[in-house]
Amino acid sequence: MSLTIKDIAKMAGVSITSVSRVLNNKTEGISESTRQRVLKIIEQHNYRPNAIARSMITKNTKTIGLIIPDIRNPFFSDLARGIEDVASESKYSILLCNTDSTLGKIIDYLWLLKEKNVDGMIFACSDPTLNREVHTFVKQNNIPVVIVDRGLEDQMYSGVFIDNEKAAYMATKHLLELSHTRIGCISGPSFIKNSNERLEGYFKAHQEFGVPTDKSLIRVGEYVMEGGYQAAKELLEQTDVTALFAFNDLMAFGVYQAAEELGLKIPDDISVVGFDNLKYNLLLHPKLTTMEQPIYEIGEVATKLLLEQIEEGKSDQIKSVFLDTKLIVRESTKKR
Amino acid sequence: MSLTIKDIAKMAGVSITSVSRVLNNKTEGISESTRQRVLKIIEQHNYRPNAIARSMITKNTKTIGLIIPDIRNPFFSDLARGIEDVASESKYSILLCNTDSTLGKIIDYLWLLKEKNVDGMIFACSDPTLNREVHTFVKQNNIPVVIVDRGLEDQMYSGVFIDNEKAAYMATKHLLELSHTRIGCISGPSFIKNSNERLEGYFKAHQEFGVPTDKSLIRVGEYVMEGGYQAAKELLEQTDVTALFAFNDLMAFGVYQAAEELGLKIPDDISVVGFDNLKYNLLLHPKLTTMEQPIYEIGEVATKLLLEQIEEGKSDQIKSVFLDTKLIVRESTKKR
DNA sequence: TCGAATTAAGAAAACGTTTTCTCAGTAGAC
DNA sequence: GTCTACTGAGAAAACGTTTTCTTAATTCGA
Repeated sequence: MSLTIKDIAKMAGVSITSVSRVLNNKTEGISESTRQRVLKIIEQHNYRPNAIARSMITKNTKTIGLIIPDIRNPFFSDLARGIEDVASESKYSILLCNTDSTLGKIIDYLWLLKEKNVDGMIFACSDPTLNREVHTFVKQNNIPVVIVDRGLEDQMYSGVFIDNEKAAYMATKHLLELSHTRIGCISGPSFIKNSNERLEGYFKAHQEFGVPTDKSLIRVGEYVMEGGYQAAKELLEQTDVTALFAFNDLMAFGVYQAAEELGLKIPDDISVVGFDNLKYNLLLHPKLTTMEQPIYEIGEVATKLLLEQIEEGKSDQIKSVFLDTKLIVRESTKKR
Repeated sequence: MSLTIKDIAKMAGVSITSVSRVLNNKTEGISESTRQRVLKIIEQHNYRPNAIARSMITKNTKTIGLIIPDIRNPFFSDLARGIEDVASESKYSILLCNTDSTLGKIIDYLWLLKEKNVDGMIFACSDPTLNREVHTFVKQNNIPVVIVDRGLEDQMYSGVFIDNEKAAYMATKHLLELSHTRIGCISGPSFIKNSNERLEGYFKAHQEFGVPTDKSLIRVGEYVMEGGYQAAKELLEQTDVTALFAFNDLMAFGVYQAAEELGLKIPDDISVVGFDNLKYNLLLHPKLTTMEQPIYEIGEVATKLLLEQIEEGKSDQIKSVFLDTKLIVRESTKKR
């Protein structure tokens, strides 16, 4: 089996205490000469301490749990990479948890992460019935948590967000300025907070422009391609929309498919605005006008927040960071 | 702090041994009545054993390391999901390691995973200088490993693959059958084994059709969009290719961009074939003809293989599984 | 009814670290 | 020269489990 601290101690002719001291760069209780001797043996044998045993006593695992709906969603893989990059810089590793936004899976993972003693969690799932349950769990076990993208009870946790209302307002405004007055809206599920916030922005822009809104132009999709496709198909067939605002790019992709199927030309017959600015919408034709959000950076900032919380024990201080969004006007929108 | 087995023992009025026995469903040394009593206390207090302490003695962590270049690459996020799904079914969790195919990062992660005592690893990175180093590391620490997508010294490990040569042969044949004789080839880096295998298939098809190959039509890209874009631009500007075979879809995406930039129409001016059949190539126009490989399933099978190896100690038996590929003919290829 | 076999249960060791406590030796102060 | 303070080092406890070993109590066979 692997070498242990005991083996190293024996080889160096010192106690395991001394080896531990050099391992942890302690200066007290050890002379420079024995430190060097031990260091040499460690080096020679490529010894690395067993993280499990270490965790046993230090109570930290240098691991953080990442709870997301689905890593295949490019939004979350981008986010995950941002997270992993800053985590690994501080020698933390990340445990991947795909929940499909499912109550059962989320709870299961919460327990798992607790059993495995993760030092903290980044949470990007939400479910109405869940909020309470997750909340009590987290508070009860007081695990550091940072919320991302979709908040649960916001003021209770640190989190990294964008101003969803403002972003949606800007996107809608863009369409209104292009003289569209019948703007279909493809929202995400209503239990996801950002959906409602974006909806607010959508309304606000209409109000400001004195354009009446029409409930029948608002549909809810699943935040994936198929969701956008379904909603778009309905809207395009059953209503007189001249523009469509999808609350994420994935759904906007679905809009493109629906439009094509119905023989509608973008942007001539129908203008389309997305949300996220995923890398892969470069593939679209015509290029998608969309509201960019700094996904990777959200992951970075969230992780920094979490590590701060973990390492400085700041789990009581709640910090919300808001990052900027930016409307990227491309070819999918046009004056009516 | 959290409850420990000691607390439960005290509350139930039994020894920790007994609690441990019910925790692990041991039948010996415990009567049904005390089992029930203990079970009730456990239930009541929602006690879960500390996985770290458990690992300490059982020597397993129910964790597997996933080493990939970049989770943002849809190929790998799809793979990761397949892996996570079957892993979590068996109560294993996965530790995410993005290496960017970088020597330093791979080695660092290897050590990390060893320190953390993962039960096994799924490995999808390769690097020529690395093979030896990774190999000796893995063998030295005898950690169960399953290779995926890109082999290192193949016969040494279990792995899940496709028949790259055959797949590339089929793809090339498709183009040859459409009377293309000047077929550009955008390969992946030559240190990645599948690139060379696919190249073989490319050659073989030409040979079979009696069409001479031309080294100048073969370029190497990075297996990402930009790689495909660069290579395609060169090929389209400097040579007389009438068709392009990109060794993955991401590069094929780049080909589309290059073609557009040069004002070339697909498939009229240039036929394009990709590889992978990523979900997002539904966004492309015209739709991409590509060689499908069952990415998610590769992840599933790889994990099953790994778990088998872990749980049945079959790390000596080497098993290679080959999954099928399928040419999906869509709109990006056309008779010359 | 007695010894053997079986069962239920607990005590203690073990896992590989870090941390606390103790101690011997030496330097410094007077 | 003695006492105090400090330094380098090790012994042992601790972390929360599982596992091995031991023991007490019960059942069983004759």
